[in-house]
Amino acid sequence: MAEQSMADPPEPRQRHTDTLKNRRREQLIKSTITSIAKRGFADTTLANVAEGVGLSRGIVNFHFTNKETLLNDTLQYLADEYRHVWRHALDRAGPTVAERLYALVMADFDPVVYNRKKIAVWFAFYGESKSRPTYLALCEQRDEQHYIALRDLCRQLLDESGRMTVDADLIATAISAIIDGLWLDRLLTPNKMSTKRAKETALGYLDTVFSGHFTLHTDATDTRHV
Amino acid sequence: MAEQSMADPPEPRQRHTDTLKNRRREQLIKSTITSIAKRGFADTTLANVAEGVGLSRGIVNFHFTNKETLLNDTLQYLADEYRHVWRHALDRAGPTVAERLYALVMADFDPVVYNRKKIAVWFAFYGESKSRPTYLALCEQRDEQHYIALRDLCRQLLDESGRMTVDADLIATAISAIIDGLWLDRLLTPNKMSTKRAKETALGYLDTVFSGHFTLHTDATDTRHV
Amino acid sequence: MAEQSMADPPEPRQRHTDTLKNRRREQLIKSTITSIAKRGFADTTLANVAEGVGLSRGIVNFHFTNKETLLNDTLQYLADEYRHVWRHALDRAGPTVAERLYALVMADFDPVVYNRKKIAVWFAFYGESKSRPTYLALCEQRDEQHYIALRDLCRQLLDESGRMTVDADLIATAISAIIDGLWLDRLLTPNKMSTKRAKETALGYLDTVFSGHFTLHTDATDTRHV
Amino acid sequence: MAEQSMADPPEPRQRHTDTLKNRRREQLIKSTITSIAKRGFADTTLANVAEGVGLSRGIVNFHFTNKETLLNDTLQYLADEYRHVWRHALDRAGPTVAERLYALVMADFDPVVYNRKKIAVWFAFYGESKSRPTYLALCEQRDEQHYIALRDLCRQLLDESGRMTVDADLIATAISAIIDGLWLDRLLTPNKMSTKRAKETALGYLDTVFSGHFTLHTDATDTRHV
DNA sequence: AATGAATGAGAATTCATTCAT
DNA sequence: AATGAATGAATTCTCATTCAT
Repeated sequence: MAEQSMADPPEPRQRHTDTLKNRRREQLIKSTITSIAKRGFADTTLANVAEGVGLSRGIVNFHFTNKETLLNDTLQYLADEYRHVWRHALDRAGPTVAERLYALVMADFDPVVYNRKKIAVWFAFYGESKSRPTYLALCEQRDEQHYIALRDLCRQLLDESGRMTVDADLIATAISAIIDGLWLDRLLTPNKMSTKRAKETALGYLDTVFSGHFTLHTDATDTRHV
Repeated sequence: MAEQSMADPPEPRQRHTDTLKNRRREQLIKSTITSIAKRGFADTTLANVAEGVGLSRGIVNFHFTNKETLLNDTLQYLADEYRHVWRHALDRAGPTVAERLYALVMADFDPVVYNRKKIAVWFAFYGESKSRPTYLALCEQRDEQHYIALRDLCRQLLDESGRMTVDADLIATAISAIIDGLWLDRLLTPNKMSTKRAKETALGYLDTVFSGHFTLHTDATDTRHV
Repeated sequence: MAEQSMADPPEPRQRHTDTLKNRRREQLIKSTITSIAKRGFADTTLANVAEGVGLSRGIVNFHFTNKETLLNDTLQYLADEYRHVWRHALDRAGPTVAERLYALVMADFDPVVYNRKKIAVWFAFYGESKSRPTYLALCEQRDEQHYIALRDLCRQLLDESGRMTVDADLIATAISAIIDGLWLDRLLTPNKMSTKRAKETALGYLDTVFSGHFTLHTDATDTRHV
Repeated sequence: MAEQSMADPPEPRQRHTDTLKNRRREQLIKSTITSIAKRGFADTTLANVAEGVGLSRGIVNFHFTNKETLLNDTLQYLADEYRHVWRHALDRAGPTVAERLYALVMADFDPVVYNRKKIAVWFAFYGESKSRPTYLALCEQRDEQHYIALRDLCRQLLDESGRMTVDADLIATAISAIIDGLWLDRLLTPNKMSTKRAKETALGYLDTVFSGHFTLHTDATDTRHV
């Protein structure tokens, strides 16, 4: 009774060669994500994970030596996936700074990452991160890279409009915080927070700061209730 | 060798009579908070909690029947404490709507609640909330009440300035999200986010929306590195 | 179906206070000895040990934290017991050096220590000692103390008879080696080596070296076939 | 990264034809010996053994069906090697009985067998022998054959010197025991027992019993610290 | 012959919970 | 109220063994 994921990530980074062994590893990681989302971090056992891919109990220790290793690799996988999504969004974005900023912020509401299952897992790792240095480092790093991209775009946009004196860091921090907060809303009150509403909230802020530039494009798909 | 908390909360609501039994319960809850912050949710055992108050192993089952009950009561305790802080802030706030809004937002950065230990525990519960309905309900409810207070003040402020058409919910949601996001920053990157900076970020948003009303009062104590 | 020991050792050293907890510890150590003798070192499980005292599976971890600790403590227990036997024998020995030497050597054939069960356990530890420094240290130390007592008596006896030039160390080493070898015989070929024969062999050597002093006293009890 | 032995034994008996398959078997047996010496009996796994010859995990089951079979064959290999050494020594010995006895006893200190690694493995098997009849039989038999050779030579030497009434069995038993005891010393206190000293101790006994016949020949190589 | 992925039984260990004192 | 010994279910981990390639 293999429980399996939803939106499969677009192969986060072209990792390793595509051996059978690596396929299994990925299967197990996905099963781990599914289990954490469903049962929580504390109640996720290796037996659950193995059952999720329809294999025997010992399988995880065979591919990951440790439970801890599996968990680390799972977080790494999520971080890779997340990075891939926003970088890809930037790659496809229009040429102007405003377009790029728009794309970057909207990427955080891409259904691949912005869905209750994935968000639940992220917050599960956040919840353990204070007591686990490895998690903390991975989470920190995920944020850091995204933040830099965000701040640089804000700075450019401010420069363009001649507002060099405004603190780009403050704005980027605020945007980042809003997004994180909206993710948390999706986790805690999924019924009250549609994807559309979340995007509007984030864009509402952008539009307030960079007046007139940002309103929601209407092609947005709403994946509420996931 | 009782490990014990920092800023003890101002007796969240005067509930129960102050029996010996209730003192013990509170000791145990505080020890639970300390343990979750230190060891994480998954590694917090009843033995840890008991050791934290210097009592014997079986003590928790005596006062809380269940581990689950202890955990629920701990979350309830945190929620009470949080509610107490912002309500108390409103009670002491000046008469104007702007003052009240300022006080409400600043309450979220009161050292009683805005410190890395407490935040870690909140996020530990968030992390488990998807799979545990009781936690979800408690977390939802905490947010709900705070959100309503926040939105009503926003609405009043908009009304005062004749901007009735603006969506108060959108603004309240954004403020709420920013605050949550700033809490997460405090958890993940405590060294990069001072209390002062966090307040500035939140107020920065308010000031953008309600222009000119909000700047940081200079009595702010900075408790960075907690 | 508690499997239990034979000749209970005469309380090796007046250890700790005689709490209930210490009684359990000793029970478990004895059960460990029994199990190693019966099943061998490699096949001795904590479940076996627990079953040996009629308690539940988790009991060993409760009293010894570790399997390794249990094993170390078991070896220590055996070493204490062994030391106690030969020291006690010396205490009761007659006043002459020859009498003392006789007593010391005969102590190694005291049924408390010289029986196939105990010997099997000693050799089980010897067998693991190369790869386990703790065992090695404990075994070495056991030998060392006994050896010194033995050599000093040999030296005194040589001095008494004016043979100062003879190498007492060589003789003591030989006696020690003979005894160890006889223990091994008891393990490997119990049917061919009665206690009486073993004693005769050891005394035969003593008598050859210190001519005329040593023949077997006839009160020896033979515990062959144990 | 094949861990491999030291003094390779002089092909114990010319058994089996020298097929590739038999080479593999011997490689695996040697790897087993190395592993037991290094990690102990209990911690020697088939994976270790396979790794020792640089082959894959499943290899042992291919050549030995069983772990038990591998272990039995390993003990048999050691026994063959041991027998080969002392028989070869007898073959090369001088014509007199004393010379032959000297050669037989000295064979037990031949570096091929008298080194800490091999001794550790012997004692590992001794340690398990009480609970494993196959090991017991093999160990017993090894001793038996050697013992008979030893006793016969003792008897002849006694006959030669007209001491027919002396118990040759007692003397042979004592010599055997001394040798075993000296092996144990080498295992437990390798730094205190040089090969030379061990030989002196054994010969010291022979010389005491068969006065004047036995002193150490000076060509002895000392392999202390092995 | 050899590989190495997969199995699954069994081991140690952890820990919430019970209960006699 | 509190203790702490004991329980036993659950979990991680190990490893001999199997088997398709």
